[in-house]
Amino acid sequence: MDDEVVSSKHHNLEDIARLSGVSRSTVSRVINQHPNVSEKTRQRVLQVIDQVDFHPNLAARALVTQKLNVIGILIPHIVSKVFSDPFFPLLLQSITNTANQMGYSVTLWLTSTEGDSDDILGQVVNHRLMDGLIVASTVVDESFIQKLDERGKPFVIIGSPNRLDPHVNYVDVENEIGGYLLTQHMIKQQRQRIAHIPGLEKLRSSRDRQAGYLRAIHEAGMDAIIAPPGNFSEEGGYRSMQVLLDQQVDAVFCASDIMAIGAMQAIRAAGLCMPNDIAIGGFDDIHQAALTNPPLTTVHQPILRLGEVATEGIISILDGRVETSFHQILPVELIIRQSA
Amino acid sequence: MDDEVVSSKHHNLEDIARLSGVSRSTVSRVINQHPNVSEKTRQRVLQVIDQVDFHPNLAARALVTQKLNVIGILIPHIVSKVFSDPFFPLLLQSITNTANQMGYSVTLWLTSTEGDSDDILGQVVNHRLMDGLIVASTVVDESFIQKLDERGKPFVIIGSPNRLDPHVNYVDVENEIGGYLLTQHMIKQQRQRIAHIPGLEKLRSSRDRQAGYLRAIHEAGMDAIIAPPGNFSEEGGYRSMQVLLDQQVDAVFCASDIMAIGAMQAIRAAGLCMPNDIAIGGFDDIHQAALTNPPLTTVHQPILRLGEVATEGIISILDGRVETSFHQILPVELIIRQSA
DNA sequence: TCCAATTTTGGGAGCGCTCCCAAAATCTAT
DNA sequence: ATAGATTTTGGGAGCGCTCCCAAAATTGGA
Repeated sequence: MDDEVVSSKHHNLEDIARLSGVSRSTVSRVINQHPNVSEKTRQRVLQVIDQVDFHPNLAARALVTQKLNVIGILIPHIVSKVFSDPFFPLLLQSITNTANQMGYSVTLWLTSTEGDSDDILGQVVNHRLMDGLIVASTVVDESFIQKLDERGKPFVIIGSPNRLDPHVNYVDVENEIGGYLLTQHMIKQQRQRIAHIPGLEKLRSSRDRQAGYLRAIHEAGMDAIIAPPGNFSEEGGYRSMQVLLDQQVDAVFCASDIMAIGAMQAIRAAGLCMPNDIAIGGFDDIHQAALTNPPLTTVHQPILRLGEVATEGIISILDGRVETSFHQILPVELIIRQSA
Repeated sequence: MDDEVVSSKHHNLEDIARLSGVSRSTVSRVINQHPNVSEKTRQRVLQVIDQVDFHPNLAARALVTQKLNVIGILIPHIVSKVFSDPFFPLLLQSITNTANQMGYSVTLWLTSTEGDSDDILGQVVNHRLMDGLIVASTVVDESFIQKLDERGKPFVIIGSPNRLDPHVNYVDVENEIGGYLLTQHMIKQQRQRIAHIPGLEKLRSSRDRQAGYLRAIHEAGMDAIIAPPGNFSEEGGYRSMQVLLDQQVDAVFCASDIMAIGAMQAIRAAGLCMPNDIAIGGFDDIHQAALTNPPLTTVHQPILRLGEVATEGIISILDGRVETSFHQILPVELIIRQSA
């Protein structure tokens, strides 16, 4: 061991021990804030730690404790335009910020094409440098969830799983209720031909929003008019709206704000007026929703809170503070602006 | 060690060795594809590995090799609306995909408020569970870069650093040239009062785009008209454009597409026509640029390629295949549509 | 068949940490 | 001053891997 002690080269506990005149066990006790260290010793060790800017080797610690304080976020492939809709960026930001605040770091896993999906999922399941996982969508194979379970790797799903399973932790919002509330609002406005633009059939949240729409429509004895899915994109919303224009609808509930924004452009391009000719509503309440012309009526979902709850949930499991599985459904809120 | 050998519980090299009738050194040689293993032995070991679905403990490996195959991405705080402009989402996607394809995982670091910026930067510098770092913006203190250097932690900056420094690796695009080309295009269209909406004074890329604008303007003997920065947001572009409307400009070069889209909305709200009354141009060539009404003339920057080059660069350094620092400037391309 | 050269394989040691057990030091009461 | 109780501290061992050196096995030529 060379004599250059105050340098940016990495040190270990033995180095700190030697410099502060104690053993590495005592240094470890100071770092981990164990009791039974005299104040005098503690201060001396902390001074040396600060002086050489020591940071423990987390790989070595992980080898002993089997814990890394790392969580993964998996955003599955089919939401391939994951960032054209602000939902995922906001979620990612919320999860990362919450995890960092709780002393955890975050590994990001995206799948970009359907072809390499299995590769990435395999990598994620078997990756040994993270303690647990947040799966940011329900669009994953059952087999993937099963493999996580078999591996004993804790996970939380954002979105409700398709089947009840006692091992699955999840956080969701009231998608069905949101769809119901927005559609009912349009019914109360005495709209006669109310349509729905769904997002993605594979996604549970999309199906639930559509179920809410259908419940309100059937209660009113009206006909359901469902467009092809808009794939949660602006262009998709635009195209699906074009299909609806031929059907003389006077209101449309879109499964996301971004599709609503696209739909609005199609309405405008057809020379029609909102909300006079066609009322339009969305879901999410992204920042842009208030800035559209007219400002968008929408269902507010607490995306940042979703991320916080999912992160706090997985970390509670990893820190051993939660033993049973947890499920949490966050409330939505109808935001009435001018588009409907 | 219990006798339950085919289970999802984690195994180690000794387990695999016992099951395949060799030593843990031989198992390690097979896993790492070392030469000097007989084919018969290799097949036998691989069969057991597959049968119990064994994956090595990467923390233990890291302890020996001092290598984790993890890179970090840092998106600094000031781009706090990091995902309202599609630049960062696309970059993130590109980096994550490239890294995964090269057998690396990606840790995400965002700073969300100016207050905790120092905390997060401290965490990032000292975090021992990643080999290197991609810094996705030049908006970081010199002291942070210096600390990375002192730590010997390899990094690549996306964007040109403010000062030349032999230790700094970076990737950028031709921002100045892009600003110049777009402004020159407007000059050639015989626009008389050409303005600029910058993004963020702190950002080198923003200043460079403005420098390009100024070079073209000065070459044409025209007056520069510079709006308050639009902070790379749609609303910011809207507001900055409102300021410019009073100054009877007939063309505006915005430092990003998203600000151009906001500016277009302000122009439309003022009852003016594009490109007749005001020509508008942006930078980035995001997907939406082609879909605006009229379609946006812009400077195309290869965002996905930026991410690829940065990722390949940092991994080359980490794999020891590159010893000198590298700098790469990617070309931009003027995309002439209908807005200018 | 024997021997030297080459190939294949095994196991000690250590990476840097935490935990546990025991030694050493300190404190308090008699 | 002494002894028992309590607090503080030290060091062995092991987590799971890789590397290196040496032992064992194999091969080929004389």
